[in-house]
This record gives sequence, C-alpha cells and structure tokens, in this order.
Amino acid sequence: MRKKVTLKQLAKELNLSISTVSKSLKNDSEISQKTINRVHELASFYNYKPNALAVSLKSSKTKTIGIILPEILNHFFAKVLFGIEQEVSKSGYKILTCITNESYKKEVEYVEMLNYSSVDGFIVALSQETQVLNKLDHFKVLKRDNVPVIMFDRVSNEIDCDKVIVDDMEASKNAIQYLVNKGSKKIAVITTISDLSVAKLRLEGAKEVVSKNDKVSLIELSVKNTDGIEAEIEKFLRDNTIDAVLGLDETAAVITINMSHKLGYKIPKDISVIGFTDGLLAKHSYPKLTTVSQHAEELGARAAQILVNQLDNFVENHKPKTEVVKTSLIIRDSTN
Amino acid sequence: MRKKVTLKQLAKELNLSISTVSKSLKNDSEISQKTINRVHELASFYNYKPNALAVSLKSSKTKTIGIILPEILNHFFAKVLFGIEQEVSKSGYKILTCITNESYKKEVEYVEMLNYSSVDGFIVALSQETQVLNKLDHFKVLKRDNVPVIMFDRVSNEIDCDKVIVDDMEASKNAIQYLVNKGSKKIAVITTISDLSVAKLRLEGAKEVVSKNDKVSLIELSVKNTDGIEAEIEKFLRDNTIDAVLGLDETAAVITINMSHKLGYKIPKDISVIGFTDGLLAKHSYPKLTTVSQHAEELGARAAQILVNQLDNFVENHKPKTEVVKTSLIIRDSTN
DNA sequence: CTGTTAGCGCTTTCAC
DNA sequence: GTGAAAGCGCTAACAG
Repeated sequence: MRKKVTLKQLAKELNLSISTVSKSLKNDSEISQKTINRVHELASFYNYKPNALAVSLKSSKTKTIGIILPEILNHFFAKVLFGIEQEVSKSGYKILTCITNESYKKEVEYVEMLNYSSVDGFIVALSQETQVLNKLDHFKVLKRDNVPVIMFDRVSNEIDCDKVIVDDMEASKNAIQYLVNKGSKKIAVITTISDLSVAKLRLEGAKEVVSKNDKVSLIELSVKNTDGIEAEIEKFLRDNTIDAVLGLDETAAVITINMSHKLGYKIPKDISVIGFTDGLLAKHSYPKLTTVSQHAEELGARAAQILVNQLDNFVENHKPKTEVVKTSLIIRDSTN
Repeated sequence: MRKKVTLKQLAKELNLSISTVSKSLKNDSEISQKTINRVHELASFYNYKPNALAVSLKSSKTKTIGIILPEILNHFFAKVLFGIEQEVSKSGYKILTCITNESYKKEVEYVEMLNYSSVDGFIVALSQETQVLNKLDHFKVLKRDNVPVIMFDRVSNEIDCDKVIVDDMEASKNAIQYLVNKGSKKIAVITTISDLSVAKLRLEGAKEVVSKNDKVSLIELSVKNTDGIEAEIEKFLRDNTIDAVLGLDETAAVITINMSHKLGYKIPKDISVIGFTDGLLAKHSYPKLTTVSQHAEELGARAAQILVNQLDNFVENHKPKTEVVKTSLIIRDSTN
C-alpha cells in the first residue's frame, strides 16, 4: 500500500517545518522565493495533493453537494442531474447522489446521512411519498443547521429556501390554448402522476383555459403506471370521443400515441397529442410528439448555480427566492 | 449557525473525558453501565452523530465510492447507476458520481479528484475517447495507491482489476442466429457507436454466425449520432434490400423502426428488427422492439457488490476476476 | 523568513 | 472504570 505523500514527508525531506511547506505551496509572500521553488519542485515530483479530508475537517467545507432525487430512471431527473453535474464541476464541487425511489423514509435517511457527512449544501426534489405525507422536518433540521438547500420541481411551501421550478400551470394553459386554437373541442388530460404537486398545477391550468371556452370540454383520466396502463388508456380512448390529449407526463403521452395506432386513429388528423416531457421517447415516437419542454438540464444547472454562488460568496441574511424556468411548447408532428 | 454537537461538548456537560464518552457510545465493556447509560441519554437528546470527516481522517475510510460514467442521459448508464446506488446504500456507502461526457481529459481529472477525496474505491466505465486513445495511466495510479477499481461494460485489458461485463459477442451471435432461424437472409448491422469496444464485439459476433451460413449475408452501416442520422439510415434502408436489422445500440434500432414506417416497410413482415438496449425507447416503440437486454441494473448491482465486499472484508492478494452477466433476447413484436 | 503550537473531532493505547 | 495523550493531515496565529 503506497501511501499518498503528506506535508510532513515533504517537510522532512526538505528539512523544513510543515508550516513552511504549507505556506510555500500557497506561495505565501512570507516565504523566500528560493524555498517556494524547492517546495514546489519536490511537491510536483511526488505529485503532492492536499488530503481533502484534512482540509475539510479544518475548514468545515467539503466542496461536496448532496443531491436527493426521487428517481433516476426517469429521463427528466437524469437530465436535471446532468445539468447539476456539469455546473457544479465547473466550480470544483462534487456531488453525492442519492435516490429515494419516491420513499419518504429513504429521503429522511439520506438527508441525515449526507448532513452528517458534512455536505456543503443540498439540491432536492421531494419524493412522492413526502409530498403526500407532507412531512418535512428533515429539511427544517437543515435550516436550523444553516445548511443551504435548493429545491427544484417537486418543492414545498413549508420550507423557506431557494427554489427553482417550472411554471407548470402556465405551461399547461399554453398547451391547451394551442390545442383550442387548432380547433380541438374535446380534450382529454391523461396522467400517471396525479399525486404530484406538478401534476395538480398542470391539471388546474388546463381546467382554467377550458372553463373560459364554452365550446371546449375537458375530460380527465388518472392511471397508475403499472402493467395494466396500456389497456386502461386504450379503453379510455375507445370509450370517449376526443380530438386531443394532453399527457401530463411522458408515459401517458407516448402510450396515447401507441394506443391510437392500435385503434387506427390517425395522429394528428383524428387526434392531437401533447406531452409534458423532456424525454427521449418523445423524439423517437412515431409521429414525433409535440411537447411541453421543462428544460430539465437548465433547471438543474440553475439550481446548481444558485447553490454554488451561495456557497462560494457567503451571503448573510439571504432572502430565499423562487425562480421560474420558462417552459416551451415544442411543436412536432403529433399536433401538426 | 447552530453547530453540530461533538464528543467534547458531551464530555463537558457530563463531566467526563472525551475518551470515556467515545467508549461509552461504543458500549465498551471497560465502562460502567451507569456511565454508558448517561452518555447515551445525552447523546440521543442532542441527536449526536459522529463527524464523518473526523472518523474518515482517522480511519482513512470514507464509506464513499467514486462512480465514473461516460454519460447519464443514456438509459443504460442511468440504469447501471440505479443498480449501483441501490446496492451500495444497503451497506451504508455513498456514491460520488462523475460524468465524463466521453472525454478522456475529464475522466483523468475526475479520477484524480476523487482519489484525493479519498474515495474507498471506484466503479468505472471508460469514456469513448479513453478507449480510442487507449491511455490508462490514471487507473494505474489507483492500482499503485491500492485503491480498488471495478470496471464494467467499457473495460480495458490493460488494467488488471475486477470487471463486470456483458458477453456482447455471444449476445450478438444469439440475436443473429435467431434471425437466421426465422428465415432472414440479408441482415444489416447498424451502429452509432462503432468506436466502442462493445460495438466491435457485437459486430464480430454477427460476422461469425453469418460466415457459417452461406445462404445469409451481412451488410454494415456505421453512422455518427448527429442530426443527419435519420436521413442516413433512411437512405440505407431504401438503397439496400434487407430483411432484418440488428441495431448495435438503441438509437440505431429505434430509428430503423421509425424510418421503416416512413418507407412503408411493415415490421416484422418486411423487415425484422432487434436492438441492443435496456432502454425505454424499445418498450414504447411501435411495434415494440425485440431487444438484447444487457441487464444494466444487475450489472451495476453486481459491480457494487464486488466492490463493497472487497472493501468490507479486506481481501489480501485478491486475484482480479472478470464476471460475465448473461444477456437475454427479449422477443417482442418487431421480430414476431 | 522560518518554526512552534494549537486545534478541527475522533479513536486508541496506555496509565492511573 | 476513567482519563491523558498522541496522532490522522492540514491551517493559521503567533514567536522568533
């Protein structure tokens, strides 16, 4: 086991004290140029790097950010993670990634674990179960410990922290309005995520637009994302005469497309489809899905920026803000 | 800033020495039961948790594993990551996740950074650029430092470490043989990842089977995954009379399906399609894609198991092994 | 200019 | 049974 070289060993070999070596490596003006050179030379010879643990223990900064995600197999969160990683690595931060699998219990455990691992801050999207139970004490502890938290997408009003969200209601309104303008009269909203705060906002937005148009009607289908989902959506499409579908999540939208094929409905001639998603399925569906893009990468990058900025430029008495990332309606073949 | 409670504070408040408190918390038999009880009581009152940094500095173990991935937006790697996370969290490990974006330079930087952050071990899939350049000194350093590394999927023979791979050649043979048995005569292999070791193995497997059947011929198409990819595959499908396609990656396979629709070829009547993938696209393609599943989650879980086992039960003179995770041909509508 | 010292929070050996 | 002391590797105030 070849051990990594330490200040102590460099000091010994150079016949200097540990502190002189330490200062030299920081090019401290107190130290003679000659010594500085000698130190640097030996240090780079041994490829010396300070032990991050020791530095962290001393400084109580770990340059590490805890990321709490409900899922990772969902492309949205994968994209957010990618955005976060890209952004924080620019500033020399590392990410500890935890996946709660939508479980409240795991979320609590992970938050505690990372807190005691001294992460400098958190970026969090709440688990579904947490949103349903609405128990948030684990985050209040962080607040008390003065650990910065940024929440994104799945946020809670009960926690006073910076947030980065998508304007789901607005996005939904735009999507429905677009369908209405195209002439849709009977619009279905299909969701597999009805428990989530974001789904509620999307539904609300849809209802609002429809309520202002007496010629347009709305019908809802909420299904669980299980094996029977395809059959359920198929039945729904057969039993209801509709001319447009807004899928509140990618799965709902793509299955709608596939089941429409199966039933012989032409897209977009017989039925237009829009889905909330940043996912790959949309691009590779046939026909290509018109989507409400949540700009997942940007969302992640923005959350990361806000956190890193807060960590690097220590802000006293920071007033938490909620930032809204704009969505865009990306029009593709399924409505065109 | 409410600071976390330390042994020192507990000791002071209990009028005990730090070491007595420390031992009490470990229920050391040296300490009287009465003291142990007093200590535990106050500790849980303050919700004391040992400072992970200090413990790590002392023990040179961080309970942290470095994960180096080429991509995360690729569903295969997302699944592997999920498998790893699930597995390591069972044993109280955390993961530091780094995404190289297929860049050699970033890979080197990340490996160094995590090494100096004292991760206990690594789980790695090589970046494409690293595989092309075949420069692996950054891993040799880990070997020298005695940091365990597990490579998966994108591995290198030059590094002597545990590996978990998929038997790509065998899997490819099985897929082609299946097509041949179904009566395919002119089979195309389409890839967007020809530089990767795995793609080479898959191609080799395909060739081998075809070479043993003089009634069957093989034709290759290698494309870059850029904007023009769809047009390129469309042209290829039009210009060549083929009755089956093996896509060496999900993108190739799914685009083949979509372009077949566009050209009016019926799947699987006119053309059968198989793809290497664990992704979602396959399940939501129309018709559903027959796939060679690489069991990504299992791959990740296995790599994690091997590493955790090595870390927790310190193995002297461990002889590196290469473990092969079985693939399976999952037959769906695109060949049936 | 360089070195001594204390301390971050913990574990562990050795004394009492 | 309990406590003192050293040390993990580093930084920084203070001496010289």
